[in-house]
Amino acid sequence: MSAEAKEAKVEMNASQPASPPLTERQEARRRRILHASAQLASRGGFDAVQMREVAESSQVALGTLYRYFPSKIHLLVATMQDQLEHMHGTLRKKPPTGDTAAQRVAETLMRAFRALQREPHLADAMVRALTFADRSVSPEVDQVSRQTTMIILDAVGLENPTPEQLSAVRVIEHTWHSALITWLSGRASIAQVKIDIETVCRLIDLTDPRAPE
Amino acid sequence: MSAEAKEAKVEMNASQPASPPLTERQEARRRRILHASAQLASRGGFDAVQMREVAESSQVALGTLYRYFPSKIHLLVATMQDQLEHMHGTLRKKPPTGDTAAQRVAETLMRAFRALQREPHLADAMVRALTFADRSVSPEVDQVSRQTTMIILDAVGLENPTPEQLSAVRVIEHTWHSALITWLSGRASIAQVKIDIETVCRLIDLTDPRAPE
DNA sequence: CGCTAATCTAGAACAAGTTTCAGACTTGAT
DNA sequence: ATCAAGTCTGAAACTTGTTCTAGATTAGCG
Repeated sequence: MSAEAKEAKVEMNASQPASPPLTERQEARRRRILHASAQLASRGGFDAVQMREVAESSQVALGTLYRYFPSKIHLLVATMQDQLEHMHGTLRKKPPTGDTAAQRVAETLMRAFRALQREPHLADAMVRALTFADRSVSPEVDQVSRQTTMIILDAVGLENPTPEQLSAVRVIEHTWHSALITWLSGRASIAQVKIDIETVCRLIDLTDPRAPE
Repeated sequence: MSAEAKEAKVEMNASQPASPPLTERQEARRRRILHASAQLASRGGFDAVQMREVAESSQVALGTLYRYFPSKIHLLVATMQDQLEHMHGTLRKKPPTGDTAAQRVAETLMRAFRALQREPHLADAMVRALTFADRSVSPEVDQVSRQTTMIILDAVGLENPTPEQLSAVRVIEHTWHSALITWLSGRASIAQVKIDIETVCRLIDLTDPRAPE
């Protein structure tokens, strides 16, 4: 037998709760799977992400795919986590420049929206999975939600948001998700989404003592 | 170019677009199907609405079920239309009593929310179908959206809403749907939903000249 | 009434998500 | 190096949404 790698464990993922640490090969498998998922999703959206195809594309047995992601929804939500992380990094590099919190949040969300427009099929797959997820995916969906909240709070630019402000952020998130859905299903135009985002963002100013109406 | 267009028998049903009129038996079948759908949904939510079971419960062949409703999503969205109509009627009877538009809208939505809490599984099935619907269901989903808009506008109490007000209503609707989803998937409490609704409803007052803060 | 087209029925067949299983391979510890 | 436990593979099976088919029923019409 060749000196087949003794796989050292790689442990350092701050975001996921302590799941059994993965070996390098496992980390690589996981990554291949997520990559295949995103690729298939980019082609044809939710329906194009077929578990057998994902397994084949990522060179993994179907059973293994299901060991890593217990359902198609789990897989797509994980894909979204992955993409979101990437986007958060991108957004951080160029903070929004608006004068009011509302402007900055709207600017940030519109930037994210434009990114999604470049891969509408991928957006479709991820967002549909997110809103279709049932209780069994709650932890993962919650993680996505927290990540989104952080992106918005970054744009607001506050260290210690008040409960009122957090409510406003929650509502902005609701609007963001739902507006995306109406756009993805062809019931609202890009312009309409923009208006909705700008409208809801006014809420954040209502709670900002520094920039009263 | 004869001026006599062939508009002999325009079906004047305001809600449904001109579909071929149904015979009594067909109307009865359609009703049985919707009833079975709602009943199964009430038991076990989205997953419990299985097309074979719906067909059997409503004494109709599977193929016929699919002739009436071309997919499970269509069926559930139609079920929602049905329930919404009922709810709109109920709400009309006792108009909300709040002083501001925001209070009235929040009151109305909370009343609807309490109705949904009585049949959480049914709510699950309908809302999941609604947000999962793809383009092929757009007309039906749009109809649900219009109906919801009318309910909210009723609560606002305006004849001729401004575009700004319509935007606020759209955002309220977004929040309503998304908040329902987070509640249904166990990620938000009833109290949290209430707060979110009340928060977003403040938007409607921003646009109401009569009741400035 | 009798005809034709549309509709309905029972049931098989197909598609994709999910589960299961036996056997091969890895890993971690001794 | 060796063994037990855990993991991965390939393939088949199962579930439920959806489609298809052949024959029976019904509706509308002359």
